[in-house]
Amino acid sequence: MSADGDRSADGDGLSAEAVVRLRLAIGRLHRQLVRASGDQDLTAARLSALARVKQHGPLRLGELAAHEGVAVPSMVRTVTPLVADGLVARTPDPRDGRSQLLAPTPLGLETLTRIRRERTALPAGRGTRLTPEQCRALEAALPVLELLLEEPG
Amino acid sequence: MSADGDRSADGDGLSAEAVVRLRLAIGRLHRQLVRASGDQDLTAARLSALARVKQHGPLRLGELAAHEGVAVPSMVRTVTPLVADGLVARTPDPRDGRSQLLAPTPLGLETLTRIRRERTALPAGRGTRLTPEQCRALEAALPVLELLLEEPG
DNA sequence: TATTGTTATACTCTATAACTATA
DNA sequence: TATAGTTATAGAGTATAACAATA
Repeated sequence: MSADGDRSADGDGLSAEAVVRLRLAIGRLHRQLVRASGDQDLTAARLSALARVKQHGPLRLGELAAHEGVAVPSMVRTVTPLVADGLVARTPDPRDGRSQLLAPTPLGLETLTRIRRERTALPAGRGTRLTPEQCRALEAALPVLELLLEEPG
Repeated sequence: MSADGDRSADGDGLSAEAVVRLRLAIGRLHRQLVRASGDQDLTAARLSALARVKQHGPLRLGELAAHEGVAVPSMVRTVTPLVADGLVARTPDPRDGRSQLLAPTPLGLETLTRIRRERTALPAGRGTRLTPEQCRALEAALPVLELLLEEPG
């Protein structure tokens, strides 16, 4: 009944309270992030796909969709403008005529570098300066958040 | 040029590397979260609004929109089904005929309680069990994430 | 005239279902 | 027949612009 009393109610080790707060925070941060970026061409979904393409080298559309956790038709929609904008190259898969391999173009790599240089501000556009301790807390949590992202398979 | 060498490049105290990773992680976690919930009626945006209405007592539509950081017409779309489903009550504002006050109904409060009881799993549906240390890292970062959410004003 | 909320319209992101081309 | 990808269509969520009602 107390907010902290259900620590091991489920198997996850986090209190139900913390899970709910984390869920709400992620949704709201995402909203801020999408709105603040304001980038018409390189939207959040496209940037995520582009970063994934860079990370995992040449890969097929279905593989990319699996990595990103979206349906294949959704990824078609995401990738098409990236190709049109010259950030991702589609080359025929020599081993399977049905597939094409996706890889970042030089412009795509440049773009990622530029974004990494420009978007050094925190997702929220607040003027808040975090204390060193708060920065450490975020940095410590980052690998855990990324762990939650790994594909279930 | 090392990944950790630009710690104080901007004013935020987080490395550019960490900011980029945090941005990507939030976007991807949000996607997982929305997809995993699968709740047709109480979507993520509606749940967020409902929780906010509970938290801030009776409030007007424009206030709620400001809290959630969305445009007023967007909030109209979000609130309408909540009212239709009986989770939020709209009562005329006695002091301003243009406004109505939003408050959670008993059913809305029950629903929040039920969700808090049910959704104790982490956003990602993975079977992963976090170590106690990882749980502590998440819990320590949670207030920092929430700090980033506070309205800029 | 300014403000609150609504409706009209459009765009992104996502999904499922139906289709084409290749294996 | 099965698989990789595409296109068609639909729905959630968001925005801006135009409108109505009230202050």
